[in-house]
Amino acid sequence: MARSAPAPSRRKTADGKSAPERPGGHASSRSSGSVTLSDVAKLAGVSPITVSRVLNRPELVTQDTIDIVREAIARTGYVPNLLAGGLASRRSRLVAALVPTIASSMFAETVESLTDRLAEAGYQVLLGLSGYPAVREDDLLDAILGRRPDGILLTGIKHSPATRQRLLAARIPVVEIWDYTPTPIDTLVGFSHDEAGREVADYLLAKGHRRFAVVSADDDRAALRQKGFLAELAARDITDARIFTVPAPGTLGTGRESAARLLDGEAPPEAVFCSSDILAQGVLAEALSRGLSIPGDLAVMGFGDLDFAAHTFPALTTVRIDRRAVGRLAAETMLARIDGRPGIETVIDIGFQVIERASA
Amino acid sequence: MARSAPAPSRRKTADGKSAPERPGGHASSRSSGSVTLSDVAKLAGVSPITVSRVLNRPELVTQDTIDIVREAIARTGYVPNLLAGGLASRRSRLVAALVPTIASSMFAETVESLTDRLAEAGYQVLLGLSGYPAVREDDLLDAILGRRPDGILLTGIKHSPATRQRLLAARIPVVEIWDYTPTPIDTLVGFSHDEAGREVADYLLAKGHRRFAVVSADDDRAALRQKGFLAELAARDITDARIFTVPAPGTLGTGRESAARLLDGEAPPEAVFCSSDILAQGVLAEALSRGLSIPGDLAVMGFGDLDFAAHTFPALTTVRIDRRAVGRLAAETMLARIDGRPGIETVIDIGFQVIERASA
DNA sequence: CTGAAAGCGCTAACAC
DNA sequence: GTGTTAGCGCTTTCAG
Repeated sequence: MARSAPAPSRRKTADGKSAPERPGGHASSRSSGSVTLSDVAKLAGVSPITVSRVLNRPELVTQDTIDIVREAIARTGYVPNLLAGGLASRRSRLVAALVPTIASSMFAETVESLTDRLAEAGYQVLLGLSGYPAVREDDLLDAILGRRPDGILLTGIKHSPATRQRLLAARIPVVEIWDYTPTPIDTLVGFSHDEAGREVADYLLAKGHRRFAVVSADDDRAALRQKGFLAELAARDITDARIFTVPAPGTLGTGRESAARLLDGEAPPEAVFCSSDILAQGVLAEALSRGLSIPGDLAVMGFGDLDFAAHTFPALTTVRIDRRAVGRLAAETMLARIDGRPGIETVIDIGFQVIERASA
Repeated sequence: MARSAPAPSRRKTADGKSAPERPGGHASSRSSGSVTLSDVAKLAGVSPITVSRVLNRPELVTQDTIDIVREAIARTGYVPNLLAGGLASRRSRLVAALVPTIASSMFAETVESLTDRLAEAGYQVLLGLSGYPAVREDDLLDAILGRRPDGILLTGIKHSPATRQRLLAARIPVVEIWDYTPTPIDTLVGFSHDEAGREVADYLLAKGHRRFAVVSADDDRAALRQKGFLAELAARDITDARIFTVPAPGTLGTGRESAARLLDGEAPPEAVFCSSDILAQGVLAEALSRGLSIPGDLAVMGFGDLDFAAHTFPALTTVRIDRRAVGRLAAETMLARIDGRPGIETVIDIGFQVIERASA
């Protein structure tokens, strides 16, 4: 299938270019390594604490002192040791974020907007990738909690008892995202997947469809959407929807394969609900390759990635979620909670929209 | 264009569900908060250092002691404070990674595989998003260096003098990725964009094309590919390639717009070289909507996102880069350097491949 | 407005 | 094998 043209995969090995030698060797005044607060203080002729104040609470220091200290900082190239600062102050200025993956743009954009907003407020994000079966969540959590983050963001609302317990013990703000429950561990920014599934069903039913299929990735939230979808169909006495479950995260390939089996089967569906836009994309690719017209011959419903769908397959209808808004709101909520405030609202339902475009 | 169906965007405000109260209140023996090494030591009836050894160097401790200490750790729910550990040992077990964005899967997959590999080795990744104009790189770097990472990964080889200087002063391993130079700051895992551009030109020329266009995002590496591409064309006396530059990161929308202008212009090109697969996708969307056959009427060359292209537009030819391999090799190189080893090779050129699929 | 003393929680050395 | 003694570099009191 794929032929590879002139592949210049040569492996250039450089000469043993000297690596920056690790210890000593430099004309630095200190024994071990980097410049410390005391070094700066000495150079500025003040006490260490004054330097600390210039950095963290300049309003407590005279402008003159500030200038002198800033000068000394610049001359020495001092970079405050946040490990030491965090240890002493019990505030790490670190927020941990646990997501299944960033390889799909689903969470990547949320993480990115979260990171941006938190950076503005002087926080950094420690990223934890739990993987889709989320088996690593417990181990990961320990590694992360060890950094003493000031807050932690989790994807979803299903966590092991161990996770819950450790979270509570850590006594830090927790923001759960991408799902909905009236009783989060602490705070939540998300929406109801069950309801999203129901609305998709309503929408497709209103279009007059009666033969359905679901192509769904094997993850908790996708399962919820599927559940809502099927429940709503059942309420209309439709119980023969075909269901394809593929490993999470869904890919173009698995979406396409599912579609192939679907379309080869007897009584192919009029409408397919996919648990992600990537899967929907795969279904569309297969449908188009068979010359089917969309949505005339087959209605395809995606979930989540609007921009993408909008340009490549205008006929794709999708459920819109503002992924960056999730990150932004999660950041605001987190900052509020770190600040000791109740956290905007305890539960923020960001909602979703069924977006339909002019058919192709 | 986009109509929104029943949008249940209601904002559920929960009651002021009690947040985990911050200080005190618990029956814990300690004054401030979490369990410390000493707490565990007391409970186990050993000295603190023994607990430390059980955790970090169990081979120095008797099995009996290990069991007792492990038991105490479990009972107390002790989570080692890595801030304190890092401060004392001067090893943070943190590796920083600076990338422009993770919203495009370009770097997301690289970051993900890097994170996975480093996690196995007991390191965590501190993610820094520099943004595309990379204006934030300097500020970000200070925030990151303050965490005293054991190593740092940078995207690209173009860095400000300030960045270079701070990096050298930090005296930690540096791995530059996604570009090529025989003289990296310390170590490099990437490939030559200039050469990639040249090969694309060769490939398209070999196909018999003579009228070219470039749709390129406004970033350093894309510019290098463009440069290589144009240089190779010039060597064959083709100097009339049309050039469209769009803001980085490229999107489907900007790709599509560029294509529209391209195809509306006089003497539309036979072949377009896009600086990313997303842009190529946009170009293809526009071309298809005009009923053009691909690659018959228009050859489209993408860059980087193979899986994606493979399924949605079989006719798209692309330059393949194994993004996960970049992350994996960067991780290995990083670990080697942290370990004091020379770092596999100083320069690893992972190469690239021009991948052609059966035309649609 | 600035400083001195004490300690955050852990580990590097050196004893025993 | 295990313990003791000192810090790591910063910030928190509390004085002045």
